[in-house]
Amino acid sequence: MNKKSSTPTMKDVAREAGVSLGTVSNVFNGAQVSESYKIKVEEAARKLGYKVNRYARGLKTNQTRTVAFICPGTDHPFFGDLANYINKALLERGYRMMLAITQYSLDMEQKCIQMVTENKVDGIIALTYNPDLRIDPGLPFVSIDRFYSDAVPCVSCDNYSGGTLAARKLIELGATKLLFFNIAPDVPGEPDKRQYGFESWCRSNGIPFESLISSDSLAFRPFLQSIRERIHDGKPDFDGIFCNTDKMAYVVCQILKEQGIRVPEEVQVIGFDGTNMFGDYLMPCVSSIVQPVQDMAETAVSLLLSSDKSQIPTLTCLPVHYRAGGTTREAVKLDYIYGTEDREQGRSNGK
Amino acid sequence: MNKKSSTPTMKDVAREAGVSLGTVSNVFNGAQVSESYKIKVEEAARKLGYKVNRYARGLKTNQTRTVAFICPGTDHPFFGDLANYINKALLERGYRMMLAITQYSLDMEQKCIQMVTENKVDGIIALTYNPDLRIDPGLPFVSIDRFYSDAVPCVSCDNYSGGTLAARKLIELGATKLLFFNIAPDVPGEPDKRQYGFESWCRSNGIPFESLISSDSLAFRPFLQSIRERIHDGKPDFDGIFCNTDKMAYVVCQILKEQGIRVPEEVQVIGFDGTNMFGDYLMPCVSSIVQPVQDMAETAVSLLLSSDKSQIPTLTCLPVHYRAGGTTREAVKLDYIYGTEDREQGRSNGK
DNA sequence: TTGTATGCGTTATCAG
DNA sequence: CTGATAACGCATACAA
Repeated sequence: MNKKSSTPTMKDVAREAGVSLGTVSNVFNGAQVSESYKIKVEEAARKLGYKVNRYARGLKTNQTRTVAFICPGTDHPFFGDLANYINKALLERGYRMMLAITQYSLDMEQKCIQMVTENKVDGIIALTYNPDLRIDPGLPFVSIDRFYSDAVPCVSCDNYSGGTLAARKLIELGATKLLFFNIAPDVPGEPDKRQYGFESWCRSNGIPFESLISSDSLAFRPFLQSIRERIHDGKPDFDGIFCNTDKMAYVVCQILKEQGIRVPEEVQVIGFDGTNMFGDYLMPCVSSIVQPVQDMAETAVSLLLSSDKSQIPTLTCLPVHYRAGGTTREAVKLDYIYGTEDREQGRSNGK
Repeated sequence: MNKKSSTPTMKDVAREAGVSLGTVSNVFNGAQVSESYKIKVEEAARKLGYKVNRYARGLKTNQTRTVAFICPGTDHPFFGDLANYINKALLERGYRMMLAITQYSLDMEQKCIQMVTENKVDGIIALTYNPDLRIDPGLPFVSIDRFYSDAVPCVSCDNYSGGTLAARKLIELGATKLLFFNIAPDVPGEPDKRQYGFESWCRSNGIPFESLISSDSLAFRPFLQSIRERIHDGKPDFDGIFCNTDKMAYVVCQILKEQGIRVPEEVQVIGFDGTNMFGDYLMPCVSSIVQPVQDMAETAVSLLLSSDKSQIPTLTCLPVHYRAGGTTREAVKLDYIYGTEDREQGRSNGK
């Protein structure tokens, strides 16, 4: 019957329904069509298994309802969460998501932008490290955690307050001499403010502290050495550590334990990110300053898709909060054991 | 100068270079074009900032070089890894990836398939739970961890051998009485074979064991109760547990510790997945049967893109291996502290 | 309200 | 090797 075995097109539907092409188009675009025709068309479409070809539609309308998310890698829980929530926010708005992973390569970041641009995405959300990124001014772009220019809205969490909060918490929980550990990328970014907030609070409150920043993203040895040097007769001369990330905090805890120092009894550790083990928000990984990942995702998507481009803030900082996770001196309730029903998102992890 | 402020098209390039449209097309498709013309065209393209419009190209060629990955959520480390490696494999082959997250909703799974089909992807890789999924026979489809039919190639790890291996390892490491814990989804899938392998090995080797399977994906209470019942005078009447997933294993370890039982001294625990904390393969989360995630991703992509559809296996099981992760009685070296250079993938986690 | 014609940016065919 | 022209599937302005 069909002239071709390929996927049916609007023309096929029109012929099948005995109406014209334009009428079929109107039906699928919600235009005014008499009820009888509408039904005929929908029936024909169903019978033929017709699906819109969004490529053809995009070519006409010049918008694809697709957004790209460019990030270093979904194997890191923070990025995995981000991808997850951005996808969710996009899907809710009827948008599709193209994922492009850069693996922390600055070249890849540029290549990915080129790639998704060729693909005519309606916008880009990116978490990048390349300070010289060429961004097409005509294509909506929202940056996460890195400020480029007033033309590129950046969304981040309130890193400065987070640093402040970490210092205050450690002191409230009984610490007296603090350390700040960070592995910093070569280029400056919003997360640097965690350190500023931390140090500023310590200074204005007369709290003794020291900071150690390493630039080698692969090695934790400098921190191991630093910790060793500060242990005298088996006792550390510090009792609180704020780490720039949860990963750092986690490793530091391992190091401390290996050195025979008890966490949190002797030394308390606070990280940054709010990492949930296995994506389950009831399972904290370490005590941490929690980034509002879902809010950040929602905000990034909203800003990107906002029709009113005139009133967009250049930098949006979303509030963080503190959460106990076993590396500070507080009880951590094992809620998940009991299968409590009061889950925030009502998510279930089948896996 | 330009008639429009919009993105330049091939026509613009042709006019700028003083050649015809067809010539420009040939240049960008690697066809034979005289060197002088080629240079002229490339210069013009660069000057105008021309980029191919893949939507238009796709409309003509009927292939988009885009593949969809449908999965429950990248917030779970296993899915995050999978998305990561599938993306990598795709990018290496010049393909783009569309990500669609279902959040474990069976309806969403079907909707996502519809969505990416409208988007004319060249194929779909999916990790789904809906047994009644309608799969378009004309669109290449590779399933992960779920067998649908001979028409849909499925890639998984060798779950059965993994179960066997877990049992054997526990015994080798000194355990004598084993437990198997699992939270199983309602529909059967490849991962069920972990249990079969485990039980089969125990039986043929005369090892006493018990299995507890729960179907409530939210609550771990049954396992808490089961553990409590098996503790007499503070001593457990078992000394090895194999859990169907690392998440399960992790929770079980928490429960055991809370009950005053030392892991791994009194009870050893092995999970399944090979979860790396923070995506760093040097940081195991628990002792585990490691799934070859990268291989699985590579294989799924290869099968999907394979031109010879006739010789595709209906089920591909990739080999697993065991890795110590601190919940069994072996030393776990903290390699990452020392910043060793011998990393398998040469990955670096800037974050 | 419904039908017809045109073009979106590209590729492919086929004469020059 | 080059250049004009016809699709690809859809949306839309315009005519009926």
